[in-house]
Amino acid sequence: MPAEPKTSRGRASRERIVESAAELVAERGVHATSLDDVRAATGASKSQLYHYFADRDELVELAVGLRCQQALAGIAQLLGGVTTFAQLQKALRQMLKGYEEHPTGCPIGTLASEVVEQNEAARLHTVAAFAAWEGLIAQALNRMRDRGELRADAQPDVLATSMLASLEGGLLLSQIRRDAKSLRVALEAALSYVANFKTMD
Amino acid sequence: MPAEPKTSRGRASRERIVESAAELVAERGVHATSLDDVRAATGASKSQLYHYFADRDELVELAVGLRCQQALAGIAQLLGGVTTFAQLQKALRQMLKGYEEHPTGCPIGTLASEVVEQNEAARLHTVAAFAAWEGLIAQALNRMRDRGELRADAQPDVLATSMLASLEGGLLLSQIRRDAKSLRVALEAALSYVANFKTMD
DNA sequence: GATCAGTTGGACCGCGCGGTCCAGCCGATC
DNA sequence: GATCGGCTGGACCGCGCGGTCCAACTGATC
Repeated sequence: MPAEPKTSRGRASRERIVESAAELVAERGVHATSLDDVRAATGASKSQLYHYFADRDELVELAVGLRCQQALAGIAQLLGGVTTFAQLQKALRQMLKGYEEHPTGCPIGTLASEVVEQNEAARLHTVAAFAAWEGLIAQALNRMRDRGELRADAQPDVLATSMLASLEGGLLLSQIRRDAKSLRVALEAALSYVANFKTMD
Repeated sequence: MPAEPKTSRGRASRERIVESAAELVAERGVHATSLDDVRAATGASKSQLYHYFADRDELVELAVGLRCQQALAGIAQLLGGVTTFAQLQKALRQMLKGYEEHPTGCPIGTLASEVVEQNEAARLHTVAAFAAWEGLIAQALNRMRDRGELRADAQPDVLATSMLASLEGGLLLSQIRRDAKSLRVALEAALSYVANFKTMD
């Protein structure tokens, strides 16, 4: 029913629409973005929207997917090079700094809670994004363990889940309270919890 | 502009409407609850709604406020009697169990993220609810410290913030993933973090 | 330059929603 | 039982939204 573009012109149009939608959805939220908003932002016509997408839900799904991918790219850049505790600390500090500069909530978490009961396909994108995020944290912890900085009995997967939870909770509280303090405290606690598993030499 | 009811009949009507709205908002979300839904659930007429409330936002605000109050009552019951680490552990386990039985997200956090950018008055209710929740945790930790179970250098306020963040993050992840595991891990980590501050005797 | 799939513009539709209005009802007061 | 303020029923309005439809355009292919 949708329509895979057959020409490069078509592909460009479709892509432009999804990118614009992702941007709108990120800054105003899924619920507050109408098809007319997308139309206005892209200069596309109504028929284009329904030529390339089955319905609003499909466009939302793709926009959420793209946004998750973009957010994940940023996170990967922060965590990709982390091999030591000091680097982990630095990465978290940068996240905090990033939040203080653009105090919107978590780009993934915000979308996730908007679509969780409304759009199953979009929800799955956010689930995948969280899994990838958690994986990046776990990999960093694994590198720290391989390096001998973390005890052998530390469980990177479990630690990664708890770190992600602290982060998300901190972001949520800070967003609602409009005060970065909660996030700062949550991050410090998460870091300090990981520090429990450091080898002592 | 709104209208404070002048008779007991009026007060009953108004209260009935707010209670119904709170229930609907809790189970379907703010966005998914229309005035017609409230009308259908209460048997009230359109004019009653606008007789007692200035507009939809005001009704949402009151519904969110009531819902926060109800949720907080449950939380207070769980945390009110906590004076030892073992009791804290038990309280958190009960929260987990409660979630597993009704795996909707956090009643306060879910509403909060729905209204944060849309309804300032409602947002303030959720902020107050979170503050109260955090206070209840801090009080429990204080009792533990007074009892000598927690070190004197433990900071109940700060610990309470980090615990709340873990909890919220765990609830969010579990809700999105539809799997209580994230919440379980987050709660265990939070508890274990507090355990760091236990006195050793 | 005729053709044809793919693409685009934009008028149009129906509906659900928030919000308005007013006529009528209830019940306390004298 | 007349009066009168508060309360209630429900018709009505306008608008924004998701979604449909078809005519017109574009450009590659022969």
